[in-house]
Amino acid sequence: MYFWGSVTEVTTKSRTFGHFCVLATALERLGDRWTLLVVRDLVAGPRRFTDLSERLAGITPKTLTQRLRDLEDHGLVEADRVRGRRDVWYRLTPAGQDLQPMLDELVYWGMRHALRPWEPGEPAHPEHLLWALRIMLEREGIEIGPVSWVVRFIDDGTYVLRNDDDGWTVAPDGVDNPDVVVTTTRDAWARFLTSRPSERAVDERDLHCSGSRTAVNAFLRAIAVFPFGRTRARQP
Amino acid sequence: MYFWGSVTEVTTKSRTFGHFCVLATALERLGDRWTLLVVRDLVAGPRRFTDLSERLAGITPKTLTQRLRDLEDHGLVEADRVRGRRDVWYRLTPAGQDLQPMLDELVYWGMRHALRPWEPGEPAHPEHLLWALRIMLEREGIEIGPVSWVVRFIDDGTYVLRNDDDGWTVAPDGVDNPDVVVTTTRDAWARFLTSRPSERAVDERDLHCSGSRTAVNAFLRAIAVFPFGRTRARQP
DNA sequence: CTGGATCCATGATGATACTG
DNA sequence: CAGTATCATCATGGATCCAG
Repeated sequence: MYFWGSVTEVTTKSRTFGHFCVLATALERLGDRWTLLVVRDLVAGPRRFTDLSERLAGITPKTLTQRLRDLEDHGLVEADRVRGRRDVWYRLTPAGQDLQPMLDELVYWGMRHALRPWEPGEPAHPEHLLWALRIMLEREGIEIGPVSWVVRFIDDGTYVLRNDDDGWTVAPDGVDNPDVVVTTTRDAWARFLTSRPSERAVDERDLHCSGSRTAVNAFLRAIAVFPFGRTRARQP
Repeated sequence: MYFWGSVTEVTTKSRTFGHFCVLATALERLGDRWTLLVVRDLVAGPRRFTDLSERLAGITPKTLTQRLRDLEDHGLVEADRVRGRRDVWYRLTPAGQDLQPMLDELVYWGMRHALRPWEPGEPAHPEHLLWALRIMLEREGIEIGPVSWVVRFIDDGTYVLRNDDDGWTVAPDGVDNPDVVVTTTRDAWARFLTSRPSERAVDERDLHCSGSRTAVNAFLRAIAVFPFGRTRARQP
């Protein structure tokens, strides 16, 4: 007798496609609702259960637990449980990190074919928007020499978007003498990025850019790669 | 019966994540069960409903209809309906075709982290296996000059795997003077590819390779990139 | 407070049969 | 060939509760 999964055997019983096809098998492990979004939020680094809960707005704790257990069972996620410490840190294994190229492709596809306008009140996490922005800068071949832009969120952390020999990268905080500093809120940043590039002002409600005029203009020209969000027409 | 919406309105109501994140939006359109497998089977070219039913073994007609309608609504699939002709041909739009790089990455990930042994009786469609093989040849940088290998399935069609200036490609049939011709069945081909490379014989049950000894050896060396399928251990 | 577990409701999917 | 119709089941969401 062989028990796979925890005591709650029912919850770990995932449905299979029954095809001998590696794509089908991959989707059996990744295709459940929320699963790839959990990976998305672990790509940037280890997170606690509540960190994930906040980024995965709308997920129920039950479902988050299930997804983390499934990912652990399949060797994509490891949990760091330290005796005597309350919090559990979840992190991707190397197999989990290997999903990043696929997720990058999916983000790139989405930016071209699944972008929609931001709706006020809709959770817009800086990490998610900066990921998309980085992909577009990378894929559209924007090369403007060594540059670093800091985006400081009043209601969240600080991130730096940098272009250097490694291409475009997003990291938390920590850079000296950035070329541009944007101070804003999550919502204002979302509104800013999803407005028409020609209408993006460097000083609007809850958003301010500082830096030399040249640097700020270079910033605005570059982020024009973030396309104006249109809704796809649906056929009735 | 029609009230203020068509009957299909219910089926197109997809659940959303409610995040302003392009990855979440992309998954709202692609993340339903079977959806990406439908795309998989349309990437190689237009297919009829029953063609898809056969490749998507286990899908119910109702679900296949739903998925095709959803994909049509989102502009990834177009249906070719000709008056007076019974059959409907489904094909990817450009937006649908743009999914191929992402699917290639997912196949590559799966070959490294989600491969499992073939189980006798499990449907193994040539197109799916040849896709995976092509990806591995490509990603592992196998370069052996202009070469073409034909794989002829007694219980299916004939495919040619070719390496030339465009890299590795898979196409149906149609090549003169192939370097190797493999004649086999779906099941034998699956068994062959998932056995240890060192144990692959050029003349086993339901599988025969013809061609010069040199060419056949080059073939065998190259397809060693298809790794022996192991099962991932699961933590009890 | 974090990190879950439990109960119930419901919508999505599956099985099977049937039809224009 | 290309789907519908009907019924059953399972995964997920919402709300609530609980232990360290």
